[in-house]
Amino acid sequence: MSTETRTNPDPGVLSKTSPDVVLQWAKPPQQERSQNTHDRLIEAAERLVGGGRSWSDIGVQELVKEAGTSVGAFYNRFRDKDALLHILQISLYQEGEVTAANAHALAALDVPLEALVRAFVSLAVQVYRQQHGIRRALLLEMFTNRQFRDRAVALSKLTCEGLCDVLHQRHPAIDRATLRTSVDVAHRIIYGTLDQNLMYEDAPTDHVLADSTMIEELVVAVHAYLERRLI
Amino acid sequence: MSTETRTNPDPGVLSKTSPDVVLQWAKPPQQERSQNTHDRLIEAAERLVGGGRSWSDIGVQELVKEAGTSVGAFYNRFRDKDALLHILQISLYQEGEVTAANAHALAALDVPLEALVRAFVSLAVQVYRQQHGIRRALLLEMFTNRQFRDRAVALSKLTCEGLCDVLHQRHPAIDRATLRTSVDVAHRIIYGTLDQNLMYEDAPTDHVLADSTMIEELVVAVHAYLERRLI
DNA sequence: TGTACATCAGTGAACGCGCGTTCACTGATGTAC
DNA sequence: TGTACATCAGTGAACGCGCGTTCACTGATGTAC
Repeated sequence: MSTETRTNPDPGVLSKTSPDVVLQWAKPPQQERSQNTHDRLIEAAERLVGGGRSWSDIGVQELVKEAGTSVGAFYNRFRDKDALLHILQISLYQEGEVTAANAHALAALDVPLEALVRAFVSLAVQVYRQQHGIRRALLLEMFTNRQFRDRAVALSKLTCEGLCDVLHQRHPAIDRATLRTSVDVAHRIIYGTLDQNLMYEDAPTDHVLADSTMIEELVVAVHAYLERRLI
Repeated sequence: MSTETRTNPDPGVLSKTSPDVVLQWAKPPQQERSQNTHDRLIEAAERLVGGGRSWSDIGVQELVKEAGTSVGAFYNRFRDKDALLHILQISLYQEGEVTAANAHALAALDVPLEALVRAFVSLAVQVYRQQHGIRRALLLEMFTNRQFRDRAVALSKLTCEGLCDVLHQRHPAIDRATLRTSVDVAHRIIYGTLDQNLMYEDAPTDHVLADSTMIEELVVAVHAYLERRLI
């Protein structure tokens, strides 16, 4: 419980098991003092990783210096270096679940498809812009670490199935499996493009213009695709 | 000259400077013997990296064992460990240039847009399937190494400008800059989706079905997008 | 045709550097009586 | 209210492992006369 970091959304599919899971990686702080170092370490990691650097580029020495603690304090709180990144992903994806749930609710409203796509895309772009560094670091980690990948896959599945539900209500005639494929492809188009951005940009650049055109083009593409696929 | 590996396409935009560039990374073999070890090392690297492992996962010891040589022999040929991967990318992208040129020629023919898109997409999917391991390793490297990224960007640019040329001939009315944006987005959709595949699959799986539906959906998406954008 | 010398190439044990992790020690907080 | 003890927490120098790289030595190939 007290292991959660700041945001404390309702546990969802991913976080249902998270208390136990998080226990694997961090010892629950029992004093205010240790809660502080825990938080400072998390925040320091977010700050460092926010600069567009990979997790392996950031040494434990540097991390604890940024956090204003010591190496021993780190290992007193976290099982090992990677544990902190795991916790970062879990916390980030818990927010993602909430977002997915909200999107689900919004999608149920009777708005035109294009508006729906636009809302979805611009939210994704905004989130990626905001969490550029951490998402980049996590994406990199997914290449080599199956656990990071599995969590990403789980969240994608959740999101896609939610969208599939909504579209199924709108178009009951369409076979659910083919609908699912279409949603999957739409999802991949959006996040594949955004992930590419994470790779090619070193650091977060404030290309507001690039963002808005990115949104516009993605909306057109995804909308055009879905219209073709929904009869 | 003799530093090239097997395929020896005409030097293009990327490879124009490559003789000098390659010299930075590998000492040109002067005897048949050393040419052999050079080739064996390259092939061993391709084999190991083909198994879906990252470059940093593969040790020099393991590499030379696979190649049937010694550590010293490796460093006698290559400047350092990364040099071999650089050479691998350069060689791969030289093939890519040729492919781009061919595509350019094909696109100039008077075929319907959809057929053009289909040819382009299925070629890309096929290439990614074939070169799964190496492309995965290179993609991973692009996160941390600017040189790898820059080469990828250069090839993308080349491809996009080629496509832009063709589309400009077909639709002279459309502003060249907006055309370029559209081509860019189409390109990103295709390769972003394919790159995602590289990440989520550990090893090349023979999902022929998945490949064909992937092609089909991408064709529909990109075609629908481009049709909207080409008035 | 043979000999001497130079250069190219291969070998693998040993080196050394970076970096995550440990551990002995000190200090702070909580608890029992 | 104070003392004694236990547990929690912090510190940072030292450890050790992995892995890329070097280097002294041996062997092969080429060249000059």
